[in-house]
Amino acid sequence: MSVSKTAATEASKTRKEAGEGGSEHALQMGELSELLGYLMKRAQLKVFEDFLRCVAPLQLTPAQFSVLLLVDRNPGRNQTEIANTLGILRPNFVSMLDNLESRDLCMRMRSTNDRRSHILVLTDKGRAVLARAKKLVATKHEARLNELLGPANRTALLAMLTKIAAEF
Amino acid sequence: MSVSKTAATEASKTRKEAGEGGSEHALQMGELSELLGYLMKRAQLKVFEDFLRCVAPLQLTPAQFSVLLLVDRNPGRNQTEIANTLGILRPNFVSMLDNLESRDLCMRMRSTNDRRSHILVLTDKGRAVLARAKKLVATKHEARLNELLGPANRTALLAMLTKIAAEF
DNA sequence: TATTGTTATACTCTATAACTATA
DNA sequence: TATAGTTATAGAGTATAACAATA
Repeated sequence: MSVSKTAATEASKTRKEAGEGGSEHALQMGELSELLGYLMKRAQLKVFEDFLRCVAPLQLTPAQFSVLLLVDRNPGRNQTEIANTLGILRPNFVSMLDNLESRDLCMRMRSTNDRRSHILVLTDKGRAVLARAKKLVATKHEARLNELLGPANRTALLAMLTKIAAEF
Repeated sequence: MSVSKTAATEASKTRKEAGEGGSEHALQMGELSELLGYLMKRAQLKVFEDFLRCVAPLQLTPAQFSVLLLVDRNPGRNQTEIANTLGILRPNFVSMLDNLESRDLCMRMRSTNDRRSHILVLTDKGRAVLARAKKLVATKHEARLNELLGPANRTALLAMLTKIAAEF
């Protein structure tokens, strides 16, 4: 297995290369800069990071925010319905709800029709927190994205992501 | 897993609601359908799923593919440099390399300059597998995305994701 | 003293099987 | 029997501290 050995015999120069970690200049990304999956993953991590920063005062993760939003918009639905819609597996949804319920943001109520089901509802505090979260997301998080991309591009991006999420 | 297709299922009274889980019609997504982070996460999962399917014959994950690509494109680099460029923490990179090395795709070589460093190189088999992977990605994975979005939209999407990943 | 690769560890996410109580 | 919520559990992915060898 002959290994093509190209130089790389440069020694370390300046310490601390702008935080990128190594010793030399930036590496070649090659086909990686055209790989949609790779770029989407990196971009998604950045977006979630910013979301967490913006909503930090309310201590809500993106997943928790999506649960509150969906429960609020869909009264009378049970755990399975909410979880499935968000792509969360039912077993994993239990501890999520335990958390939200322990913080008095959400409540499980036994359905009168089907006593196996738990109907989900937001508490008053849950609705208040959701309202504040929505405002933070709109004015800080989405606003920053809007500033970076511009409204037209942002709309186009949303449309493409929606298409991929739904049809790919 | 994610939610199954939302296809235009009209008559939704048959048991088993097309995998959507619940009993009634689809839930209201509300502001979620405008939340970029949520859509990006859902889209990213779909894209990675498809990547895994397309490259399944080679048993490569997106992360492993990115490592092979970067090592091939950047001869003479050490573990820290490759890991940092990909956003992988050095401790977590160790088992990844153990895996690739055990499959004879990649090799660690002690640097002669700095005997602390491991220079990374692909084996002949590693280069062959990478070449086959690139072909599968281009002809199956990216081709399918191209078909869904169209070349112009795909290019625009790449540009926006790159911008978010770099500047957001 | 600082850095590279490594170990150990922990915490989150995700995924599957199986239990309970209802239906 | 089938379903809703739950438990237990296992596996990835990700994060930090600390150690040995080397600089």
